[in-house]
Amino acid sequence: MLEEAIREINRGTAEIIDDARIEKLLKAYFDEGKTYTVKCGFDPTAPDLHLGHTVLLQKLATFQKYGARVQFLIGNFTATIGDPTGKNVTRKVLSAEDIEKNIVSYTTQAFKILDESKTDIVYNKDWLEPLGAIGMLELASNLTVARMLERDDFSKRYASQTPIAVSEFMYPLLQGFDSVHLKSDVEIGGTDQKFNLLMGRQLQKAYEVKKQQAVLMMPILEGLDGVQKMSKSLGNYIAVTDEPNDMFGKVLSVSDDLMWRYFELLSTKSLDAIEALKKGVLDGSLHPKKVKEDLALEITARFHSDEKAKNAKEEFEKVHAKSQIPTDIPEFMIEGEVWIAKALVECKISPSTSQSRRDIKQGAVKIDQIKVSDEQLQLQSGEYILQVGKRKFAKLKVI
RNA sequence: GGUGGGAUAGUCAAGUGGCCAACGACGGCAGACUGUAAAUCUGCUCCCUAUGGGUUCAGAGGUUCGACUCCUCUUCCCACCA
Repeated sequence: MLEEAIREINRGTAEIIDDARIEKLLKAYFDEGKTYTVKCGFDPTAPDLHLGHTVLLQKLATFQKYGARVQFLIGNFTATIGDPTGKNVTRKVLSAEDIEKNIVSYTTQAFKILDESKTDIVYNKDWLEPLGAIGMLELASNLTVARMLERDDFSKRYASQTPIAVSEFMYPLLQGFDSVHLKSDVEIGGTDQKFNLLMGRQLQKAYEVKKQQAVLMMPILEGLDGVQKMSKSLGNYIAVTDEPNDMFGKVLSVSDDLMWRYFELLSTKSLDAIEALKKGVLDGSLHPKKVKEDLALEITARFHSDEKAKNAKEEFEKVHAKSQIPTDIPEFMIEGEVWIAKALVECKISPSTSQSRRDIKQGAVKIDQIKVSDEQLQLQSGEYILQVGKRKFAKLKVI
């Protein structure tokens, strides 16, 4: 049992610092039923979670399975500063109402994965705001610049002469102080958070929290393109709130290689089961598409329901395997006759009439399943199913 | 503060007076092939009912028949020096 727990905790991780501590915590749970805390911070800067975030959430859920209380930390204070990790673009400061709204949608989405009864939602504004300038300076005095620069990512950036803003030093300090305040036993985060996570350990020591937190880092999930990290701004994401059909389709569009990555990080199938699937695909006894379908089904079901996932699968087959028209397509209405190129723009399946014309020229546009060849075509009154490419559909009523 | 260099379409990056709506690469879209996978091949990729017109090359002016290319100022970046 302990062994299995350790294996599941380790699953997919990029790096663990102080795994002995984690083992001890697990052992104490199995032997004496002792619980412990696992912290994970979220910036409520965007209202929607995508599957990249759920990698962490699932790890938290795994911890919950093995005796952890999750400290679901909302960075409503740090959100007003913005984590400088990675890009150097200044983030826009969110209003308090926006943050409030984001928090609500965030947590409801998160509880699709987390066990609410084993989760404490905490807000770092509650202790960071009262900290004040003096407390801040005191906090900052715990670290020397030299030590700060010892850290891997800063030293690299310093060496390569990539600019480091002074404020960037503050963010990890604040995040680290969260761990001091919460006395977290474990903190988890993405690999890009390494520095910030380590700061928690360092500060806990400085503030004499008896035990330093263990740190568990998860890799950054690749987006649909399979190369860059999943993110909203890159548009390569699957949102938790995506419609079942979209969700199913998006998972299925992932490459075969990437599929295994998703299995490891997103599926709740056991590692052995995944290994068996891999073997099956390799020796040809299993079709990779079938395997991917199961993955898509599992993921879709998690955020919607078995029923809806099944429907999405059927819908998918209908549209793509049998190339029929999907059931639910957006409807539009236009008065008077319209030029086909314009109609596509009006129905939001083409960005411009120029693009429409190009698509028509290439034979990508269909009306009622029939290819359009005349780019001057005028649509008279009636009902049409317009289609651009394989996946863009619209129903148009011309009156 | 001083001195140089730079800002070009979604990104990178050519172009240094007309042949430039602007080479190329990546990305993206579409077609063929498929499993809406990958790989590959092909076409397209500012807008406009278009063998034409309009608006673009950080911003504002100027020189010129004509400027992304030359001049002036402004803004922002970067490098070296202090």
